[in-house]
Amino acid sequence: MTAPPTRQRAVRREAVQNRERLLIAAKHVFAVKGTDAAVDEIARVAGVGMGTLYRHFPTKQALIDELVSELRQRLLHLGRRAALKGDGLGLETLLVDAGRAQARDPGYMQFLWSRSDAGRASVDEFLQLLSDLVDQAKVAGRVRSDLSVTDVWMTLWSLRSIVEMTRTRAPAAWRRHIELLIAGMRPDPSGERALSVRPMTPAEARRCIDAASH
Amino acid sequence: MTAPPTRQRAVRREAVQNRERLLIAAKHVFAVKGTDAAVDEIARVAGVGMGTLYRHFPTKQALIDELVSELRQRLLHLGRRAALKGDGLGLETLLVDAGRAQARDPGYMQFLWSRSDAGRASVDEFLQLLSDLVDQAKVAGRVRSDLSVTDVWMTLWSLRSIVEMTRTRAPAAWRRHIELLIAGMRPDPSGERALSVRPMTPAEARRCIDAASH
Amino acid sequence: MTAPPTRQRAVRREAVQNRERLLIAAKHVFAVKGTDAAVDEIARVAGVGMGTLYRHFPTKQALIDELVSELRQRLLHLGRRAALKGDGLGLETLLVDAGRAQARDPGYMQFLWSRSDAGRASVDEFLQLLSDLVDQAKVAGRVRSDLSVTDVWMTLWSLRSIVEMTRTRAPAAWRRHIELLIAGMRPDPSGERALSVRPMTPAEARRCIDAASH
Amino acid sequence: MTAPPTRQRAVRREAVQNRERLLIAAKHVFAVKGTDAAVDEIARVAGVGMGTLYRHFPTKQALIDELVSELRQRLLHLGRRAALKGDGLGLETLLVDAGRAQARDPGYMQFLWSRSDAGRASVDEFLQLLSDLVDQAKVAGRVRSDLSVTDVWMTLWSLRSIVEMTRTRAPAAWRRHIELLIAGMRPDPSGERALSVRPMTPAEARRCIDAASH
DNA sequence: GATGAATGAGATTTCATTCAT
DNA sequence: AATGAATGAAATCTCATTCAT
Repeated sequence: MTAPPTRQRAVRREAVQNRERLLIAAKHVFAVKGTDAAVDEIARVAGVGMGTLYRHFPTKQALIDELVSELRQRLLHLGRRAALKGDGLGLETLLVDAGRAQARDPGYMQFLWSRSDAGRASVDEFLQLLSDLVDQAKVAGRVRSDLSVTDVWMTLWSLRSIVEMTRTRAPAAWRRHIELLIAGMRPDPSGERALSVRPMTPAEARRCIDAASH
Repeated sequence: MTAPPTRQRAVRREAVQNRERLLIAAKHVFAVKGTDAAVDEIARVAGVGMGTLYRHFPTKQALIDELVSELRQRLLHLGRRAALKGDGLGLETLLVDAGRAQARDPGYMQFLWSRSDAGRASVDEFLQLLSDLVDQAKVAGRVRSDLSVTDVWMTLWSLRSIVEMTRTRAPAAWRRHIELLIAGMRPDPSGERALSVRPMTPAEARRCIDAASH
Repeated sequence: MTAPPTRQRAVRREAVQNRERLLIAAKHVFAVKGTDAAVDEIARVAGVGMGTLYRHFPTKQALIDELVSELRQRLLHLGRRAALKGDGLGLETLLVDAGRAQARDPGYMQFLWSRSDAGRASVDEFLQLLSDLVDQAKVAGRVRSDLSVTDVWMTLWSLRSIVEMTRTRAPAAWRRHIELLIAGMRPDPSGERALSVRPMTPAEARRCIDAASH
Repeated sequence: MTAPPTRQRAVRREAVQNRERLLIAAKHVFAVKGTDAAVDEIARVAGVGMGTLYRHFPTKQALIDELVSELRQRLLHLGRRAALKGDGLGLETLLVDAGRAQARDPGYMQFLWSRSDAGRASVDEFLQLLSDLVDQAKVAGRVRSDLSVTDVWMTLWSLRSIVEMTRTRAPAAWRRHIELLIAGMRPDPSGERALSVRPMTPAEARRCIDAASH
């Protein structure tokens, strides 16, 4: 009675492989052409037929959503890890980690924070993590007291266009940009250079995400 | 021989008006739907037929290029003005001005620095202007000595995704982001926090622009 | 100042022609292959491109709806004309007329009474017309007293499959079927052969239409 | 040498079960969605894989043909039984029985009389049976002398659209329609209301069936 | 110069059928 | 004999661009 399960598993393994291949192919194609790329190119790169693509992902958007979801989970994972350390350095670590994560798979970032049903909870958790990290960094004296969690989030948003511009010819450039931003977040000893524009409220940030989700 | 010229002049005036209307319509439509918007909609909003649109702009891209070119000229103008003052404040003024300029007409920023034949000279002049402004600011002690002209340029690139995310729900948020970046550009009195990642070279920046132009 | 209107009218006339051609082509293609026929065949038969088809009818269903609407209007017209005469013969005239109308353009009858927003009012008016015609016929002694308006409606429904089966090889057969039905509607002098099954209520008939509209 | 046969028999029994399950599932699915329903759904409802479906029925049409064949056999059986009684009531009994049979499994009626190789003989036998029944009814004085066998056959065709329209909301309505038709078939004592349209010839009816078989 | 209908290649998506396991 | 993932041709629909009037 072992044969049937084995058979099933064998079939399923190939299917899982195809799913993986499709996701990898989509990443590559999107990285080069953005999400405007035609789906049959993705199928061709993955080495499968159109029907296989649509068996695994019922619409093009579902395929994008899966990639986005993976990236979001990775960011959440990085955020959780950074928050756990609690040494005040987590914020800076996360910014660099998030930059690296976004730089690795460019092309579909515009959907990263789209607030789908699944995304809503992620957004809320991520906002909370960022909030904790900012607080920790303030306690550790590593960032200015008027730094807002939404400033950090905007920083993450800003990486998208940086990465899109620099990924092929200056793939490490985003690190420099983040360094500059971290420098801007540092406490200002003289106190004479307080930020004069109020930060977004978290509610506004959520609304921005909702609005950008079409 | 007076009537025909009059008529011609009238025709020409109307044609110029149509061209203006098309550009304005395109700005509005792109702001709402991005450059994926259909050209029919632009013609409809402009109140002209498709043929008129294609008389003035031989392809959709040509229409976008014209908008982009106007924005580039405005940025160059702002840059020149800032550089002329020579008081070391020009860099900061330009960053805010450029932010405002990009925020006013979002939707087609991804083509802003695409290096068309016309764009090539603009890019070079703009790089030179930024270089001057950075030098002036350094002399005035307003920015750190290791600030590179490409850091400033990346800052301008980063505004695109900021503006796209925030324009409807937090339309002033980009100012806050720029403030943070300017803070990061300030001289570091203690000197202990030098930037550890090397900046892009101007040549690399140019190559990024070329690569992003498809 | 006459040229521009003429030009516009000329363009519009061709567009109207194309619309007509598309409707005619659709009728022919649907008559042969039913509504499963591919739209590009319709476009090809009409001698226009796909885009033209979709300029006139935004979806395939819209094209079908237009055909259906025309047929419905024709039936309403026939019904009104029959009801106006008021001589008790209108019911029989209408049945034959409706048969002819359905037989002329077979292939999309299954959508004839689908209760779209537009169809709802037509259904109600048609039910009313049939009701009047049945009453007139009863007064004239031409139909049995237990004949219901829904019996007549079912008769119209039944024509669909008759027509689909016979249209190519026995195109007049539906007339025979209607004659038989009309004979069944005649008063039964002996009175011994009353119909034993109750008729549908008009409300049930409406619900049938709604249910068949998907 | 007992085990292998046992296993084979078991396998065969299971195979027969699967075949039955598929036919039942197909009936249900077709009843709801018509023959446009996807085969995947039939397999899923039957609880078997696609391969099993295609082992039993080499094409979707073969599956439909099998259902159609079963229904045809049932109709033939009903016809033979009605003809055997020879009491002149068989025609009316058959019409009601046939109505019930069609109403029970709607959705694939349009293929009922398609003249496949297998269908050809059935059609001929059924025409003969109907002919006998009509003759018996005439002898018994229950139907008019000018009633043709093809009139009866058209009546059976007409049930298809009646059933499709009424099956969910007025499932007994077809009986009323048949009653009306039977009333129309009754002898006309006054003789003044002879049918004026000639009936189809049996040969024409056969040709209709052939033409409708695509 | 202006018009807007026409074009048709190309995009996404579906589904009957095949076949490796 | 059974499974269900894979296939790819075909369907509907879009839109940048052309061109007759």
